[in-house]
Amino acid sequence: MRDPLRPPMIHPTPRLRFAPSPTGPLHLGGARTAMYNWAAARAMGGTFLLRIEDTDQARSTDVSLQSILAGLRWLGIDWDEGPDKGGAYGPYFQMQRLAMYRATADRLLASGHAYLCYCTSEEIEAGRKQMEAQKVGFTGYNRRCRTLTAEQRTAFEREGRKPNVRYRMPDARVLQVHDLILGDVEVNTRDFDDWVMLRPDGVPLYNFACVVDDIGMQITHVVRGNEHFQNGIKQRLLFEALGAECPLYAHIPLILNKDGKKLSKRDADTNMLDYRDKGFPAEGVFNYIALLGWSFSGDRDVFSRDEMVAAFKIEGIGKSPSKFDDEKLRWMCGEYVRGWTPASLVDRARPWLAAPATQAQFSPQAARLHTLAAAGLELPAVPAHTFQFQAAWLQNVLACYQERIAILSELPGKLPWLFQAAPTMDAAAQKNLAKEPAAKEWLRALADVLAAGIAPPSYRPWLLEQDKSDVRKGADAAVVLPTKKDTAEPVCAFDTPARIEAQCRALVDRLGIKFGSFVHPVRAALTGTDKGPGLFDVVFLLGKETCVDRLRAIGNAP
RNA sequence: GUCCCGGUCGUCUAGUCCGGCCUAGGACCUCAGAUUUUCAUUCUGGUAACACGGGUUCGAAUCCCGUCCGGGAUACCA
Repeated sequence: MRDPLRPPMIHPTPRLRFAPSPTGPLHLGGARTAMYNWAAARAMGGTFLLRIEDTDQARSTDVSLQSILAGLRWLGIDWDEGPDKGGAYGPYFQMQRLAMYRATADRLLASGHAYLCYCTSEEIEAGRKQMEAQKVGFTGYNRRCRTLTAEQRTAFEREGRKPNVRYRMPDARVLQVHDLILGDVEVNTRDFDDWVMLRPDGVPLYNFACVVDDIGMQITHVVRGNEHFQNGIKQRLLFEALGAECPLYAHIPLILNKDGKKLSKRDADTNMLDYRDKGFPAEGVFNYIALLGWSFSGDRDVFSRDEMVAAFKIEGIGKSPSKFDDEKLRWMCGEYVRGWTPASLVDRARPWLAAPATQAQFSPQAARLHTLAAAGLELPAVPAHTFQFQAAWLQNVLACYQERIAILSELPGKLPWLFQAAPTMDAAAQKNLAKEPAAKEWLRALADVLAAGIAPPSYRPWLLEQDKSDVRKGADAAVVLPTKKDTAEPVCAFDTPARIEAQCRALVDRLGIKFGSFVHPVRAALTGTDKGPGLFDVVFLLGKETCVDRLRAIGNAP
């Protein structure tokens, strides 16, 4: 027996694979498995390939396959060989490799490692029931066909029975196996079944196809979910029977939900594309998933793909299952959103902002968004001309929300006050307006101050609904403002937030009131809520006419 | 039932292999404070864990045994 820690001589450079079965979309666990294989391959300068295990013909679909590939691409996990890329070790679909399985099964049959089994599923089930009744512990196939004579076989054949090919499990053999994550584990072959390798129709079962392909594709390291540990034992035996060196195995712990149960559809989005379509930053999701069972360092959680690759070691993956925590995922996403330039925020937010009619031109995700809208998500309503003619203004708007969102779909619900003729007043706003008896007087006073000042001209999308003659009306006057508070404001023909603040402070002094009590009703009148960007940013964004109108409308109301 | 694996703050984890630097570190959450025109951001500080019981040892989160709890496997799914 060779040293279990010595790198296999299967191939001069490491070759790792992600082998999904296209029976559903890419989910969290699969994404992580793919990621770890990918990272390990990249870290070792090896090859990462995709193999499609489509032998479950009843459940495999092309839709699922496409969804899996799209999910991987979205996460930035790329492969060197695979279904759409080809490669020297193809084909990469198991259903296209049937001849290899048949040939290998024949070899195993000839060498006595496998035998033909003519049992029907009813007979197998009856045998299992019987074993259970005997309470022997181990239950499984009763191995009736292990010792069939030639006469018995021909008799079955004459009955029209078609045989499965079964692996002949060695009797009570103790195996010491080494797992890169679990370490040394001892198992006994008597606890394993004589499992089916090949169906009568020539379609292989998982453990068999997996080994034939891992040999054929010269896989050196297998990183996969812990539910495959026992399969690994069966597979090692098969490698041995075929005289092939087996790869290094790493069985990673499962991801559980908050209750410690296996993650299911109800717990979180199991489809990676849902994260994409809801506006989770891919980098954030990638980063978070990487942390489920692996740590970059003792004191850092935020890292790039490249940094992960530079630091990744299979042996560094933890042994215990982790629970999925969507609060930390959200925080992680916020970290990335805040790190973007405002220009790139506009770019990324576009599909979530565009009015339904114009979404299609921005993103193929549009159709998906309508589904989300139907599911109750607030619909975005930024008209197309905003993107076209008010780019700088829009960028300023988004910059104001950059540190207030973590997921792009949170954006549209925060912006209506900028696009409606009059903001809808929420309860908090109404309260703030009613609190100070003199508030309406202040609003009128501020309206007069702004009317006399040179705040930027207002961009009023609601007016353009009626009059489309000049969509540039309400010019895109606003220069792009710096986002850092301590940076000097650029030269601007209009009043900047800083100058608006100075005017407000002067007014507050003149009125002889407290600044704080002044701000709240003003914010309410302007935005209809008690949350959002700084008040002077609000004025700057809304522009002179809109502010004056809104302040007077409420200031003069009875 | 049987076999295998796991068990450090509520959560993700560092430390475990090569026992002492661990009066157990970081992050999320939470709480308090600071900044501030709200919210958010940012900053400071706090609460909070070695599953339990036995060993071995001068000394154990780290090694050994047992218990308990959790998970996986036990398919003509993967």
